[in-house]
Amino acid sequence: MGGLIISNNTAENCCPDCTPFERDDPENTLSQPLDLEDTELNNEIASLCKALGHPARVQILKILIARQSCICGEIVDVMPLAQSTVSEHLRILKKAGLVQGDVDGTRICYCVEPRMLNRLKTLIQLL
Amino acid sequence: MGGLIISNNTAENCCPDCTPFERDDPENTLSQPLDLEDTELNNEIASLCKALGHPARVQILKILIARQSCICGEIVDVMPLAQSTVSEHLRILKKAGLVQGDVDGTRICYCVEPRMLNRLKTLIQLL
DNA sequence: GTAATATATTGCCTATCGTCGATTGACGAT
DNA sequence: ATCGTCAATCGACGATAGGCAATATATTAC
Repeated sequence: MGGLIISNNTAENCCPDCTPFERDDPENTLSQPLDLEDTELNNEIASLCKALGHPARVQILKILIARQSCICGEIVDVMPLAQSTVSEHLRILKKAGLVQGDVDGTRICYCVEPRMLNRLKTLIQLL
Repeated sequence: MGGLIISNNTAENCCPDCTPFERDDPENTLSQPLDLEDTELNNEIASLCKALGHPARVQILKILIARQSCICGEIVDVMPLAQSTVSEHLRILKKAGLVQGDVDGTRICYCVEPRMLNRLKTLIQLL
């Protein structure tokens, strides 16, 4: 671990920009009604992040990114999880729009959905 | 948006780079043992994403980013959630390292932890 | 001291997640 | 038609998440 200082500061010096807050200050941006558009964005971010909120799904996504595309069975082979579990993770990634699956005879070819991945990158970057 | 074709394709044309896969090909990168370092990275990504996997927490984080710092009560006031629920979401954000809370008398001043936020941005960007 | 205020914690409930084995359904090969 | 193979779905389970009201804790004010 590096020299990361965790906390133990009092509020006065935790963040220099910390401006004292007046609860009924009309200028207080917090008391403005919530922006609906913003709420939708938050839902979108949360939905994408939730899909990546499990190490197995991060790994699956990375595999698909590295290989451009991948037959489901290949993923199952390399993951320490049952086939049904991998299938469920793939379903979740697909539901989030991060992954696409195309039938190829008896197999299913999974690919990353680059637009959604870029969308995620953009949304996180804008935080 | 550009002319990206979404799906409904068969595997042959879903992704041009899709190379046929030989299960016992020794060159197959998938059959390499998993990189431990990679596993840790995946866990880190998943942990951070999981923390942002709920709209309320995304919103709280945005509030903290916008205000630089924020007394807990201000967040409670603006969120349509009970105080105890907000407190729990703050605990989760703190556990993920995205947020820091400093005591200020009877109040708690919450701030974003910019380093962890940047870490998240970097990790997502590198996907 | 007591009262008031701001947060955290607890207890409880319901809903969702993660995992698996077993089953089903679809397809190709024989 | 039947047999493998591949992947999705089902059913079950324990574990975790999300919500709230009520309570506990800590600090300030009096």
